Amino acid sequence: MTTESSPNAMDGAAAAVVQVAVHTPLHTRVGGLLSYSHTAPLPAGTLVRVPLGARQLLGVVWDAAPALPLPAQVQLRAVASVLQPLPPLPASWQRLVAFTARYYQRSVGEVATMALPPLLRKLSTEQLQRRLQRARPAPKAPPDRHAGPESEKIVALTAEQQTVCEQIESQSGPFLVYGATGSGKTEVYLHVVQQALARDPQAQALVLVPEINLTPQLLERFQRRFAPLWGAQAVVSLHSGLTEAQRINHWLAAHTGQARIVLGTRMAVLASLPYLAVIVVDEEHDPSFKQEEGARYSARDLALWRGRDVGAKVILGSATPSLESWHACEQGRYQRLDMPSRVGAAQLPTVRLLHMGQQPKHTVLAAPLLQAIVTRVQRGEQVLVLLNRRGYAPVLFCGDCGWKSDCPHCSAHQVFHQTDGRLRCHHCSASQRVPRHCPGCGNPDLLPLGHGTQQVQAQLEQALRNVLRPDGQPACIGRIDADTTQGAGQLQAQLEAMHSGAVDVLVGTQMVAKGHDFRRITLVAAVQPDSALYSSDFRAPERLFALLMQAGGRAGRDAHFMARQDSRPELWIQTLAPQHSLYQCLLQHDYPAFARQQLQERQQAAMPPFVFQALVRADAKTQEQAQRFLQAAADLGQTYAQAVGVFIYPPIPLAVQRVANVERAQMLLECSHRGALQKFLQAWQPYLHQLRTQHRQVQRWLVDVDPQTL
DNA sequence: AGCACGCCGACT
DNA sequence: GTCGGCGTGCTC
Repeated sequence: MTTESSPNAMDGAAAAVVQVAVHTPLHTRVGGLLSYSHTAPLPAGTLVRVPLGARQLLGVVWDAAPALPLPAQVQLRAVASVLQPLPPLPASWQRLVAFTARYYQRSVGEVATMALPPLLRKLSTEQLQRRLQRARPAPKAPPDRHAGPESEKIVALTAEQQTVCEQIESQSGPFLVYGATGSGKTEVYLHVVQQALARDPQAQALVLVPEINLTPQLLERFQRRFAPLWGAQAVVSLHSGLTEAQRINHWLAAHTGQARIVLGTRMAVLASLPYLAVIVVDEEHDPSFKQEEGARYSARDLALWRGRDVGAKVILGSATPSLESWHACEQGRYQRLDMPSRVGAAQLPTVRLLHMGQQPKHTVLAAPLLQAIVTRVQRGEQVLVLLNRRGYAPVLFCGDCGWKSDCPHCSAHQVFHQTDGRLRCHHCSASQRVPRHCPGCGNPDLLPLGHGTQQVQAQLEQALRNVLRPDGQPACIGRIDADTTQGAGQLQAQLEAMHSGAVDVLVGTQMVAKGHDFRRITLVAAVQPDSALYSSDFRAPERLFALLMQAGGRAGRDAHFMARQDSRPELWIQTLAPQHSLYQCLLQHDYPAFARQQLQERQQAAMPPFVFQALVRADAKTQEQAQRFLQAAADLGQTYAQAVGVFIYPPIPLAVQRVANVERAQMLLECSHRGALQKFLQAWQPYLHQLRTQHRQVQRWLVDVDPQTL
């Protein structure tokens, strides 16, 4: 290291004590800010490297305030080096990190480090210097508004878009732009961002999207629109798909103000954006905005907090908003802006409910659906078939002795994968060859029960084997699921095959329902969506409705194609419960009716968004050990919980109780006040840590604030 | 979280 | 006899 500081605090004058946040867990004795000596005071937000035990860690100077008195037995050590060339992280970023840490029960250092590009931990001061140099403003290229075919055509706003933009301009928000797929929400985002950035030459915008690899078009669109105005550096992306080098470069561009627009996934909400003026959260209902590991934050919720904190406009957008956001609009906390029309001639799909009760037993794809698929393929149109189960069959079964392909390590079946002739557990990595005979009784005839994407693909291949496309080629059935997209770029390649028209029918899990515009799709079919109606997770219907709306939106995106084909987009749903209110609302494309009915149910049952929840989970060798820990935790907190109005439910096993030989239990906490729940969790946390020392059998435990799935 | 120290099993 | 398994404990 190249710095000026002395190797230890004893020689030389340690002129100042600085408080540093490093990546240590909250529950340890070093969970808080750590004190170090340095030759001079360092401003808050300065990045430093500090020794901790035997290693050296990246840290952020957290507070210039005088240090707290150290416990007598610890020896103050010196800051090892200062990442000098880097401007300190802004105070607003520190507030965001501090809030996130507090709200989600993690250490400040953990959240801070998580928000920084990983490469920052490894780079030397010189390497950093070089990268910063490169990130400096390229000599200002004269803005070229007519940069040829590359530049995004600036289309005039529709009257509806105009109105929405004016509202956003003149009001303070936060806003919920409620508009169907194809209603032109993106144009509103572009317009609002452009206005804000044109008004203030420093201003920055943050655009959050669920998964960037599913929406490369959006990034391209922002780049085409803004690169001619503010240079190619103006738009950067931040997501886990970037290389470490790209990630630090993009992060530095945002931190130094070079980047005017950051487009990214949930991690981007924690980026350093010193001049943040607008935040857009597209598809705000999407579950992937919730981090499900480590600090379990909701990027959407943090975006709202951050926007309020720095006075940036926050715009949420969705065709099927989360019930939390919908409710917030009804309470007047957010402002709802409706965009009911579809732009151009694009039309909403006709929804058809196919009653499977009237089909022969064990039908996978009903005859009318197959016929519809054949017709579409013969007309040169594409079909999307959705099924939320990969593999060939969810379980293999012996009719003689009742043996089932149970996973030896999990409370789940091993799924039959025909393509490689293996049984595979989707919860742990366990996999084995399909047995030739029943392991229970030797019966050679094992039956696949239920059906997955492989089976649907096989059935379609069989059913369409003599079907020709208009160009005389045989129909091609593709499949996209987690099994076919293992390698890097495989998803991209397969989507390309779909775009190019090589694939006529695409079978896939919900990963294909999002984002992509396949121009020739005129029919989308959901094979077996009913299970969400009876799930123990009260949010399952909400997610299903959003998924089906989004999937249906894949059909008929291209008005010219539709007009030429004289075809109508359709969404088919195979169901045993066609009368279910969810489907009835879907039939009318009536999200407001669905939301009204769901919110009514939630209110009656006192569920979110009318109450706030937190979940405590524990893992142990046995279910009893895990539950005993949770029960003891409940007992410890009971008095205070009652005092502040927090209700603690009894511990229960998770839906998938055992994974990789670990038993999992959870306990739900509920409170009608967010603040009271927070207060309780904060007071309770230290006791949980202490309790863990008496429950050594508990392998790990965690708190999930505002859990998304139960 | 890392990483060291420390005390028991199968290998050059 | 060592290499290495991961239990326990400490780090400003």
